[in-house]
Amino acid sequence: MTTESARIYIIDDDAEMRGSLDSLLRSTGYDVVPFASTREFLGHGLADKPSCLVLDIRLQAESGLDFQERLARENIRIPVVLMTGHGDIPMTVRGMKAGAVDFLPKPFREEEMLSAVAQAIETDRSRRAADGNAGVLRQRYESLTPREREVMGLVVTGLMNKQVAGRMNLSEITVKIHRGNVMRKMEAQSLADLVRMAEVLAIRDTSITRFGSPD
Amino acid sequence: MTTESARIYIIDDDAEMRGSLDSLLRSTGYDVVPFASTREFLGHGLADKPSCLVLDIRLQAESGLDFQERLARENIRIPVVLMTGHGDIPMTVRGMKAGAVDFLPKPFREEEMLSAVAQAIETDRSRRAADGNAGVLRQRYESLTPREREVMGLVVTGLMNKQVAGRMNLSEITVKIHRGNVMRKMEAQSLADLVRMAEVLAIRDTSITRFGSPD
DNA sequence: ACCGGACCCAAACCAAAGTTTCGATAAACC
DNA sequence: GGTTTATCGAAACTTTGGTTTGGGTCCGGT
Repeated sequence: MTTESARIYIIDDDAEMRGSLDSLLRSTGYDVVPFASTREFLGHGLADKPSCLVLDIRLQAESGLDFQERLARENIRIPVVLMTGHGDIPMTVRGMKAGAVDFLPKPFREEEMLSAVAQAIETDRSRRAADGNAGVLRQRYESLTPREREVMGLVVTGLMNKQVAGRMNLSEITVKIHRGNVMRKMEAQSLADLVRMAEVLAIRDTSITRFGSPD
Repeated sequence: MTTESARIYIIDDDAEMRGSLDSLLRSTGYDVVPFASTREFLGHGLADKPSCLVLDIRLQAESGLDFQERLARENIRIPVVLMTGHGDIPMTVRGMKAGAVDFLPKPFREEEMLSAVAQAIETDRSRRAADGNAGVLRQRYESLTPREREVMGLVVTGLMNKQVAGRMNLSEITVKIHRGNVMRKMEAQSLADLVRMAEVLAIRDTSITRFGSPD
């Protein structure tokens, strides 16, 4: 149930290794896509389902560790299972610090790989769930006009309409209108809802959270 | 500034190693307390300031890795820097997965240890800051009466006073009084404040978040 | 028996939030 | 030129939120 329709990408320049990993994971029910290089992998594009990357460290063109860090820099957040035939402790530490789910020295037992991959998939599954929620919220937030966003930032900070009005040099009635639009567009059922949405979106007025009450 | 008054605990059964680590860290400005065994360490008690633990893996009585996991189980959250003379990759993975800040194979360069320790102290410093805030909130929350807590749970969920009243079989005016007490006791300046406090305290009415509107 | 605290409620307010209806200007777009 | 959209505001409400004042019961501790 956890395994069905989950995708595993493999990057290893050893064709034999690719083949055996492919058959192992495929027989377990995963959707497997093997590559011989990081370039091929990047050219392929990622599927929109729970995935993970089984990455060999020693590659011809680019070190697997370097590639892992590059993925992080480029905000490609796929769980990585590292493997290597000639690893040492500093490499392991580096890989784990960079967020690898596991680090398997070759040769490894099949169960070790399956366990690591299962955990990686589970990690990606929950990340996707969380990101999905945030994505909907971001989309709604983007539908707000600049003024509405400004009002939202001040409202979720706890300011009253009149304080927002004073800070933005508006009449209170205008603030109420913007505020109403925010509630409607964000589909918030209550102020408590809106505050929690703002927490997820990391929205807050910087001039207020840093100080107490500047004005 | 980061180093002053930070405490480093060392557990290593090799007296020579303890001595050299002690002098290295002490000369850097840390407050160092060395131990030869995990028992000694546990008997000593932890200081209430930014701290970390430099832990050798190969000990007579108890493995450092086991001890690290025991600390986690017993909820003793101190950042751990692991070191070992005879480490392998599986041990490294296990230590890093258990949350070690770093894993240093002996012999290591002084700068490596200092860098790992500095990062561990910084980790503990921010954890203490976050925990401190949560602690204050928990204390305030405990000062609430059962009814007040109940009202708070429903209010931060987004319910209006009259809805809270209906759900608790109270008059709206009573809800308002409880709600006012909650705001005062929790020292919340606004509803938005209270919602954020509830998020930190992980408070919410279970009968509401699970279903829509049971009644 | 007395006191304090938790709990409950009503009347009478006042302040804040929210809505609708009526405008109005200015910029962007076709 | 006409349309849309964002922006701003007034008047006239209704609904919530919040406080104060003044009651009341019940229970546990002294």
